[in-house]
Amino acid sequence: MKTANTLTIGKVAARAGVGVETIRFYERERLLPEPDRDPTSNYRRYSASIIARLKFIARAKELGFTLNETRELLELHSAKTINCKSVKARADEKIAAIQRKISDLQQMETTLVQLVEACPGEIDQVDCPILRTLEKGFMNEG
Amino acid sequence: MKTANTLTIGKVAARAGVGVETIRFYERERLLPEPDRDPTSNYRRYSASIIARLKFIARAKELGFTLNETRELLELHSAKTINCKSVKARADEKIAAIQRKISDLQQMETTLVQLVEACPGEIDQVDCPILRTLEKGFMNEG
DNA sequence: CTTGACCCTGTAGTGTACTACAGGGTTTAC
DNA sequence: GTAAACCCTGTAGTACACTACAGGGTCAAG
Repeated sequence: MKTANTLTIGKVAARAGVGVETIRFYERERLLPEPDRDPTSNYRRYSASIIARLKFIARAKELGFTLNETRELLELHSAKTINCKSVKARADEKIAAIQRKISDLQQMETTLVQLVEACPGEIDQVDCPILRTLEKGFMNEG
Repeated sequence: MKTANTLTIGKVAARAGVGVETIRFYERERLLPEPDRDPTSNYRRYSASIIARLKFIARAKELGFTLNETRELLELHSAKTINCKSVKARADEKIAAIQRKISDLQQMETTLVQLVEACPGEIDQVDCPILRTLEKGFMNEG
């Protein structure tokens, strides 16, 4: 039964680039709200806005956020019960976490770039500077 | 039996801030080389350099590298068989991957910062700009 | 010389994030 | 009107990265 302006779970999955099972899994894990259902078939009915939410989840995942963390990010969206102040506080925490990740990655990148720049990249160079550096305490030793 | 300048697995674990089981797991997974053994007790004997390696693994993990990827990073170190050119190529790949991660995180950070800046942060502000923005297609719709 | 802390191997269990059925009902295309 | 393609619930299996035993041996202190 076709209903105006709604998508079945299969269409949503195709458009968001995820599996149907993944959507149901996210619903169980409360990353997605329980959708309306078609009264006769009991099929889930979605509006297009769910696509953006799914894409956001995928992106957060790529960036190393866990599903629990991603749920928190999404709660900034769906939790009408919390007030603006706590929304802001949560967002600030997430920003700080993102900045820490960026800074750690930049440190790692710098070290690797320095190594690559020092490396002639010639075949059969036994005494590769990259390897030599790595030999005595990889990176900045924590 | 105490041997000069070597550490037992327990000492290594304590100093690196990981579990003993984790070290044995990393060894099985070839992230750590098989250490020397005490000939009578068969206990593993480590030199201090293993600590830096373990800390590097921990850092790579935090930054979202899988163990497989981390092993590749470490192979830049231990694989004497590969030549300088391929070492450089691997390092370049990892740098590109790190840069992609950084750029994605920066995009996400920018979006969150904009939202937080628009938010008055007042309790009982029902019409929170963060929530409003999130309501119509979270983030850049990627 | 024994007791407790440590080490060994090997296997099994945990948490995360899916992914794949089984066994059914519904919709759509022909 | 029937067969393929889709949907439903519920449960089980997978991959990753540990973590926790079981059942034993080793070492250091009193």
